[in-house]
Amino acid sequence: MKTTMNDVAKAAGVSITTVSHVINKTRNVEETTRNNVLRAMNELGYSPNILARSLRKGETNTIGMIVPDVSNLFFADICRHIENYGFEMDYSVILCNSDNDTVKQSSYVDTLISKQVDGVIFISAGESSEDLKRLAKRKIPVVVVDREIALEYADVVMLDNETAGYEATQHLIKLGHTKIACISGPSDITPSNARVEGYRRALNEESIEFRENYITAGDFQFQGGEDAMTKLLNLDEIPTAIFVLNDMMAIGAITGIRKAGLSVPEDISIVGFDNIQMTKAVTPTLTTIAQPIEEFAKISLNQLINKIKSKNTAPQNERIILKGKLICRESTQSMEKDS
Amino acid sequence: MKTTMNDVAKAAGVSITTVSHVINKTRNVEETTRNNVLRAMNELGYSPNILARSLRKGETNTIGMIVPDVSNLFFADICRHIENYGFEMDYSVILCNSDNDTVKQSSYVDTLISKQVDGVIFISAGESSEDLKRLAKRKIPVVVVDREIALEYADVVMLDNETAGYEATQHLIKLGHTKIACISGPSDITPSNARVEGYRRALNEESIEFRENYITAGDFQFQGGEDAMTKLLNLDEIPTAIFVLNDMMAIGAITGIRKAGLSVPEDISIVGFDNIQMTKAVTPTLTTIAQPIEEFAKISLNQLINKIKSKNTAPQNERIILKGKLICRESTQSMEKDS
DNA sequence: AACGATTGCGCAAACGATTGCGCGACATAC
DNA sequence: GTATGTCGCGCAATCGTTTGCGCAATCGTT
Repeated sequence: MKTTMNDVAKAAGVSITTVSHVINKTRNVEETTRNNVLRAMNELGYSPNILARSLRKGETNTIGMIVPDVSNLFFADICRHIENYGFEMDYSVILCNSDNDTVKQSSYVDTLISKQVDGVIFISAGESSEDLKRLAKRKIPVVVVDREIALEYADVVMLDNETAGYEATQHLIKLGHTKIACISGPSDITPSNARVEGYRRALNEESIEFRENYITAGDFQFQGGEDAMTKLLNLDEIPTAIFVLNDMMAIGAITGIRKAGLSVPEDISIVGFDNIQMTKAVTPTLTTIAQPIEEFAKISLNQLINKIKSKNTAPQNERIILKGKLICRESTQSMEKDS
Repeated sequence: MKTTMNDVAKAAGVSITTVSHVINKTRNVEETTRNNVLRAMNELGYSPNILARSLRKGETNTIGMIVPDVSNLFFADICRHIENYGFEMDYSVILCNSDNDTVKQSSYVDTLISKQVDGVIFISAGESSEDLKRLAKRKIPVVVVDREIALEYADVVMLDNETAGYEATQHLIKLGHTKIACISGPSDITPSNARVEGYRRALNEESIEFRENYITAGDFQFQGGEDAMTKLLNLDEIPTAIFVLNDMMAIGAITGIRKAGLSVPEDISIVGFDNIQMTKAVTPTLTTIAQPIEEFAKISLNQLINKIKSKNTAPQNERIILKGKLICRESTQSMEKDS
């Protein structure tokens, strides 16, 4: 059932060399010969064994994509665009969900190395650069997305989270809020910290007092947002506005607020982060910071492919910073309306 | 930088045969020899070239997963579980988004064939069995998920959509509704039609008249749900309950209802389908039919791996049917409460 | 008519693993 | 002391491609 170049060569009465050259257009072949070969290929239903080719050429046209969790919409979106753009550029992608488990992630890195991927798009779980080191040793190009990391081992593409956090908070301040809380994320993840820093800078600039108990950590999931909100609602002075570090938690927070008998944005304004599709679907629609996901994907993959193509030349690693964009919807409103 | 078995063999003072056998534990090797080999492997940072192995063994421990769109939560969830379970079983998965484009899908099938995947999990875009035929010719096992298809070429794992549609509708009927509409999906997709049939059977059994204009098609997206809803609201007799064929559209429908100044469930009850996470997050929380996604993934992959392992024995293809489960939440309520 | 260039193609060595076969060394049995 | 069995290991073919090298035929030039 498996037809090889040999079969084709025999059927066409030429050498496998010629068949190969016909397939790859890698040297001139007389028209009639070429037609013979093409016909033979069709008749036999030949399709090349890419394994063999890859083995010989030392490149697989395959990249690995390590993400914490595809069922998180933000990552799913990135995957989708990486996959799509990869398809255009003729790269397949091996999907690796780390499930935020560094052991699983490590094991995946081994697999990817063994499978000889040409490069890796890496949204790391955890902080260690151990995996990056292993990849670097094999000279496998890596682009790290959405995570801060020493440029020693890889390019980095990420959002200017600090500014984004600053702008989100500024927006609330401009609406007249002063009691502004923040639901943050796991502190071992870079974007989380930077956003919080932006939040603090905004408060600082407007001389609004930063209160330790106005900042409470979530887990980037719906339920975590609701739980964090509950804590905030138990404070003596309930905040009138909240900057939530991702949309999923923001929606959880809204649910929490409702359960407490309050409403958004009348009692509390909410700003989220990510601009996942759902933000347009919930009630009220969510004001949020949009991440340019398609650009993320495109730039990351471009960067990766460039590095792959320029094999030997050891290129300087780059850090590419993208800007977020505030999108105003119904979940935030001015304090004055209220009074 | 690349170390091969040859390097290891030299360093350990044995033949590559022995190295191979040490790695694969495929025949006895004296303890001291083995230790030498293992040490050499460590020192050199050897990791096997799976390409070469695959070429020789004729199996890649890689499967392809073709889905319409990972950024659709239902598919993302399936991917996640397939990936996860695949990891446990030592299979990598190549992610293929067809984007509902049969041309892209076809091209992906070629790639998968060329990459010599051991099997394919296939959630097809479109109806044609052309791609399945091509895979079958290469004797590549395929499991089709969530799509009806002749058993000729592949196993099928799917939900009993008819019964699920029936039960969703029944639920509405039991709540006292009689003006029950349905927002359906693209009619070329199997699950869509079966759900509608269930809907009709339920109406039929209770002798509720089926009205042609109570059924309107969406596209399984948020916006499509809202648009379909608008149409329904323009009818002379506005329905009091709606069975929507997926959650995303259901949420869109709710938005549409709200924009028209009505509310859910007071004016109109809504039942969705899929039980995506979001259903718990929206207001009101959504009554829906849950698909057993994890089971889907597990059973499909199991089925696929079984076929892969039992290579030559031509096994009968199977059709495996799973049951959906009605989950009652806030978006449906009894007619009586209203009166 | 002679000679270099060009064109069209094939030979055979890689790529890095797996694996059937066979060989020597040693143990056991008679 | 020979026959038989077992154990540990190496040789070399093989998987299906790509590609450097070289050969013969044809062409163009003088």
